[in-house]
Parts: sequence; C-alpha cells; structure tokens
Amino acid sequence: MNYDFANIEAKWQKIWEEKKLYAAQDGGEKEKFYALVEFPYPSAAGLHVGHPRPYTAMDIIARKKRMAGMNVLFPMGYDAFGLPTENFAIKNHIHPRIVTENNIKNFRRQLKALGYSFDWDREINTTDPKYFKWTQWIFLQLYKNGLAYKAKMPVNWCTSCKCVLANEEVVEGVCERCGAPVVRKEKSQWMLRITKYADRLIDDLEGLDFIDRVKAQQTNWIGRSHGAEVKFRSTLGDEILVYTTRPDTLFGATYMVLSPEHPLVAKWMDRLNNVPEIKAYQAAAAAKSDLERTELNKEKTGVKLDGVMGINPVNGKEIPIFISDYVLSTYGTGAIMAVPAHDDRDWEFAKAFGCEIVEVVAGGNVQEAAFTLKDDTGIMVNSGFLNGLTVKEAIPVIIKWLSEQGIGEPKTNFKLRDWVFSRQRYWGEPIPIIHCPKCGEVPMKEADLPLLLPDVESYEPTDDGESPLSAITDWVNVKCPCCGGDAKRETDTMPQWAGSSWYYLRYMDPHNDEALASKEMLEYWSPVDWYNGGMEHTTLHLLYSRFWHKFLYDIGVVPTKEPYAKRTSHGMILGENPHYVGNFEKQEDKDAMIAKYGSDALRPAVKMSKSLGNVVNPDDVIREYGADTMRLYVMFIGDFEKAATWSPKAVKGCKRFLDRVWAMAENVSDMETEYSKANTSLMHKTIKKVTEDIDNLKPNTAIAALMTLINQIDKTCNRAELKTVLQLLSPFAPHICDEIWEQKGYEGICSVSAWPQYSEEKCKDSEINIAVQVNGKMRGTVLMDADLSDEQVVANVVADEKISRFLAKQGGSIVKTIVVKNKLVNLIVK
RNA sequence: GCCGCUAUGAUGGAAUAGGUAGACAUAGCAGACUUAAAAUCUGCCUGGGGCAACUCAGUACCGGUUCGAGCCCGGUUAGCGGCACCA
Repeated sequence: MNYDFANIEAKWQKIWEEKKLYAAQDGGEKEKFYALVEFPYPSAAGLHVGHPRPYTAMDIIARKKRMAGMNVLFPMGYDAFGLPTENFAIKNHIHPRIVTENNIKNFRRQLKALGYSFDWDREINTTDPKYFKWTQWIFLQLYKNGLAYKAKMPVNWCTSCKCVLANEEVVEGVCERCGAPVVRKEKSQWMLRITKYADRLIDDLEGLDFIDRVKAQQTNWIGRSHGAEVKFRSTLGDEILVYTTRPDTLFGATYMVLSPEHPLVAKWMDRLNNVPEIKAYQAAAAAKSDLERTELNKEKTGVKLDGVMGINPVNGKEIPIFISDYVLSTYGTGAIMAVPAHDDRDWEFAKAFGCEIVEVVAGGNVQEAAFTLKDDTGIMVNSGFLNGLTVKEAIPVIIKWLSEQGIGEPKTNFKLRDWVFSRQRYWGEPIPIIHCPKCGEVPMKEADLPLLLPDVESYEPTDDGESPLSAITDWVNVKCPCCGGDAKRETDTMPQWAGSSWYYLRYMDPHNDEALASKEMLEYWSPVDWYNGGMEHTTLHLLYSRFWHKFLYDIGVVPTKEPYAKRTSHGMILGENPHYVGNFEKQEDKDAMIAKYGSDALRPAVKMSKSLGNVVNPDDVIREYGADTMRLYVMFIGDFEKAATWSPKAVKGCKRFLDRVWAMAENVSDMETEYSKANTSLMHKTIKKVTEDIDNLKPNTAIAALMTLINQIDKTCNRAELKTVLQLLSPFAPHICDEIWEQKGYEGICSVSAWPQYSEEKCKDSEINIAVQVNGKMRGTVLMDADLSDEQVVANVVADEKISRFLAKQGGSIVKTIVVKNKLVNLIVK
C-alpha cells in the first residue's frame, strides 16, 4: 500500500542528473525564464528547514514553467565567505577552505536529496578564485570610477567579531550576527559610494514588480527628505549651515544646536567661557555606544556655548547655540536651527533648557506641546512676509526668498550612508589595492587578478583592529605596479555581501574566463524574472546588489537598469516554543515561566534554535517521510508570505495524500484517452486552479485543490485523468509522479511533459446550486440548469418548495429581485 | 514616534472583482476492519435552542455604505515586522 519513497527518490534523482533533464539552454526558440532563490551560506549545521520553503516554491514555479514550454534557468550556488566559517576554522584548527568545502558537500547532498530541478552545471561558489576574480574586478571598476574610496571616519566596531560593520549590519546598537555591542571607532576604511545612487534606488522601484513591503522598506531605509540648507551666522562671524525640512518655520527658530563633534566648536573653543563643561560633554558623547545613544533617548542633554550666539537670518535675532547629542554629526550638516514650537525634539529640549518657544503656525497650543502638522490646515503667524499663508504655500515662498538673498537653497538629504566595505578578517575577498609610499593607492592590474588569499597558520582577528593578513609579510610586501618600488598590499578583505552582490549574473555564464559573463548571455538571460528571498535581506543584499547592478549598467557591462524584475518573499518557519505558557496547567508554573522567559513565554511559536531544542533537520524528515512529502508539507504549511509553525503531526497528512495517490494509480487499468463525463468539469477546474495558484505563489491552495480532486475521483479515476493528476502534482512531488508515470507506461518523463491545458468552457457545470437570500439573509439553495435567464431563475426559486414555504410564512410580497448569474438570488420582500 | 502588515473554529489555514463563511489539512469524537494495536476506510466536528424539519447568533471591538460586508469606508483595541533624536 505505502510506496517505497526512498528507492524511488534516489532512482529519479540519479536519472535527472544523468540526463541533465533540467539544464538551461543558452538560447533557442523557447521563451526564457530566469527563476532565482537566494543561495545559502553553507554553515556547518547544514540545511535548516527554513531553506526548503523558498527553494521548493521556486522549484515548483521553475518546473511548471518548464512544463509550460519555457527555457528555464534555475541555478544554485554557495555564498561561502564569511565569519562563521572563519570562527569555526579558528576554533577547530581547520583551514576555512577545508571547512567551506566540507560544508558545501553537505549542502549539495541535502539540496539534491530534496529533488530540486537546479541546473547543477552552473553551480557557483563565491570563494572560488575563478569566481572572486570578478568580484575583485568589479571592485576595481568601482575604484576607477570614484565609487570606492578610503576614508577615516567613525565606524561601527563589533567588539566580539573584532571587525567593522556596515550600518545595515547594526541592529538596535548590536551586531546583527553575534549580538555583541557595537561601538564607534575612528578608523580608515574602504567605502562604496552607494549614496550617489540613492535617488535612482528609490525612483526605479516604481517600475518593478516587488512586493510592497520590500519597496516600502527600501524607500524608508534610503530615507529621502526634501528641505533647504540655510546659512546662519554666529556673532563670531562664522557661517553655520543648517539643514531643515521646515524652512517655513524659520521665524520660529529660537536657538541652534550643533552636534558635539561639529568642527565649529573646536574652532570657537578658545573664545568660549565654559570650556571644561563643553569638553566633558563631548567626551561623554564620544564614549557612548550606539546602544546607549538610542537607549537614553528620553532625556535631552546638552551644553550651551557661552560666548557665541547665532543670528537668525530672517529677523536678525541673536539666539543661543547649544551642543547636544540629539543632533547627529553624520546627517545633514550636523547642525540645526531649533524650532521648539513645531518639532517634538526641539520642544523637549527647549523645556529642559528654558529656551523661548515662538509659535509660527497657528492651530496648536505650543506651550503644551509641539504643533507638528505639515498639512495645509496650519496658517503662518509671527512670520513677517509669510503671515497668512498655509504651510504648503509658505515653503516655496521662503525657499525663493532664501535663494534670492543668497542665504539658502533647496536641498535633498538621505538617511542612507556610504557602505563601509572593508572587514578586518581573513576569510573574504582580498581588496586588490596596493599602497605605495610614492604613488599612493595603486589598483592592481586587471590581468593580475585574482588576488589569492595567502595560506596561513593563524587567522585570528587582532585586538588592534588590523586584519590578520597584515601579519603575513611575504604576502603584504609587493612591488608597486606603477613605479616598481617597495609597497604593501591592502590587508582588509571585502564583506560577505560582496560576492552575493552580482552572483545572479555569473549563473548566466558561469565558466567564462574572459568576463564576468559574456555580453550575449547577459543580453539573453537578463533580467532575473522572479527572485524570491528573505525580508531580512531587503536593506542589505537586495539593496547592495541593485546598487552594483546600476553601476555595472552605467559602465556598459549589463544591459538592464535593474537586476530583478520581480521580488517576492517567504515567511519564516518557526518551531514550537517549549517555554510557551499555554503548555502549563498550574498558574504558578505559568508565572514562573513568564518571570524566566519574559514575553517570549507568551508566544506559542518562536524562531528555531539549538538552545530551545526545537530545530527540525530536513534529513530526518526526508528519511522518515521522503522528499516529496517534505516538499508538499512546506508548501501546504500555510500562506507562503506569512510565518508558519512546523507541526510534526501535520507532515503526516501530506504523506497520507501521496499514499492515496499511489494507491489510486494502482487501480487504474483502463486505456481511456479522455476524461470521463462525470469528472470533466472537475478536471478542468482543477487544472485552472493549480495553474493560477502556482503563478500567484499560492502553493497551499493548489495542493488543497489537488487533495479535493483526489478525494472525489479516487474511485473512478481513468487513465486520462491519472495522467493529468500526475502532471499537476509533478512540480510539487516530482519523484512519485515520474515513477507512477513510468510504471503506467505514459510516454517520456512526467516532469518534462507538457503542462495540461484547460478550457473555460469545460470548467462550467451543467447544473448549479443557486444560493437564495431573502432580504439579504441566506435561506437555502436551489439546484437548476446553468445559464438560465434571470426570470427563469427567479421563477425556479419561487417555485422551490422550501423557499415558497418560507415566503408564505414571511408574508408580504416580492418588491425586488437581485440575480447574480449562476450564483445567487436575493429576494427583497416587504 | 514614523512606515508597512495582521486579526476567521481546538489548530494551520480557505473564501478571484462585495454574493452559500470555515475549502483542504491537523487534532478530537463515534463507527467498520482487526485477537489487539498501528495503518486504512466511513461519519461527525463554530456556538446556542430543538426529537426533527428548523431556528437564532457568529470572521478582534464600535459605527457607516450596500439588496447583500470576513472583504469597502471612519474610528478603536491587540499583535507582528522594519526604522528610530535623520532636523
């Protein structure tokens, strides 16, 4: 009865591989379709159950498109540089290259065991010199175009990884990867000028088929705001440039605030009267970690600069100047005009420091709270020539006035910062730059790429913030490619995000030695038609790769402005929470759990983790139920976009379903070539449903439709129907379908057979249950022929015994009827 | 605080464009088969009332639009995710 999934799956995986059944063709008549999933980081732990969810979903889409006659590119690879491998290597004294090789072997085995239709001939590995040669090449192009530069600046330093982090890698003041506190450190770092692309990274989202939350998050992260830069003066004669999004409130600026690091503070220092106080504040601000700065954001602190005043350019008023860490040195000009009446933060600060609050937009009570409305309900007051205008009208007027006076101009600012691109670690792409005492920074010659990592004994990170590579003198010391004199290599390496920023291009032409990919292949395969990946990469990998792609477009390497035409995202797979208080009967046990685990104890499902012991290993599931069941279950688990909880019990339901399909097939022995009359409309409806659901990324309801179909036809299924069932099920559970297909003697191989067609005409039923409402309430159904005229439908309904009885009881007469064709009748009775 | 999202049985979730709420599955209950268990098969499975035909209520809460609202509009509550002193 039960089918032998282990042998069947091994058999078909071997056949697919030997026949290269799913290899993409580099050209041809068929329409191309490039389906992409995020390649994994090959960790020592192996594949997590989270991986198969997106992989299976895209495999289903790839398989269905292939069956529908498209030339599908569905590749896989490994994003293998990175810290966990390096840390594992250090701990176990194994070279990271060996660790990586072993991990990849394990990942490949697991991916193959799931029966994915990847084109394995295109597999890539970011740590392969043949691959990272081109990562380095792209870096050189960025460098030559002024988009890679070295700068000394405060950077995020992870105290545990002993390495700098990009802004995108710092989450709530701690390291995204290890959770250790991040501190600010002044260091010279390689930077990539992603800010140059800020506008295009927002504007070009418009034409893309990305899910809205991805667009919203990227737009938010880039953080574009429109306003003006305005020149204030100080009583000491210096110009103080501020940025504001509310130039309309200029008359309400009653003090100014500089960031503690602002250069004017140092310049003024010897003319100020409270230097010790100022210096103490600066020192305290500098010592704060990001975490402290955000945690302590309730109370406003600051110091007034005693001995200097600002001058408001619109009214000539002298106003005090403070330093405070609520003004950031890294945003805008690092200095603000404070309008306490109309900005919450300024208001709080003004209350704390007793500054004047002047209302310039009517509508609130500015002594009670800041009035921050920006819409056109507010009317300007106390604002000279702006009085009487709405906020909306005032903004262009004041901006025009400022530019005419030469004291201000419109300005757009972004929250996005340039990308900190160097890491002080061993296991990454070496940066192909040489530092020469005579010539300065010299890029390596492209012909000399790849620049390999030296083989070393120790790759421990250093406490002083130098890369481990700096200790390898044979490697570090080189001749300058420019003057031939003694020079040194750059010893920092690239971040993990480098290799993944362009990997989708390499799949198009993975073995090319002359270029990252040939023009023809880039032209043929670009763009990626459908890219699915995690939301956690929205402001990291996804943004970075869009940036690199746009740059490559600008220098003529790639043919499209955007890398990915469509982006979707899957929900996480969670594990059952062993600490969930719902599991405890006694109140005191619950209370103890809540005291111990906090709000986590209130969640029935949480992220899987080793410490909770709720991790599910795909190998175990495959061993017990088979890959087809695993695939089916991760698709059936729930709405693809939402988080779902792994339920060991529910897996069984999917196995049962496959057993039923197997059993049903065993009983089919006729030689029918057409659907039976009784099953025709159901067959066509199911083809339609499965086809559309796959295209709309609704695998859960596609599977439900197949289950419904089997529930209905398993006693009567004929040979023609079985064929269609196998084809519809094949993308989800390819092994069992190919096996039954072969055993039943259908032609060819099921998983590359032609996708079944449906006709709208045949989806229709000849008889339909019409829903009947009286005054909008359901009162029953009446079975009748389809496509009757409205009059006939109403006549049938009124003639129905049950309905007529109800109407008689109800009294009154029918004053109106609403008929929805083949669906419903609503009788309005009064 | 800002941005985005969600709320449906015991549980995961269905419900194309406003038209039969709870498809499909899990768990549970009852029965068949079995020495027994597992597996399998059949039936029940939102709540209240009724022997029953039937009937009343029901998609977080309050209100609205509509012949008709889980779906649209206004408000509220709770939760999730992202950003967060960004001027």
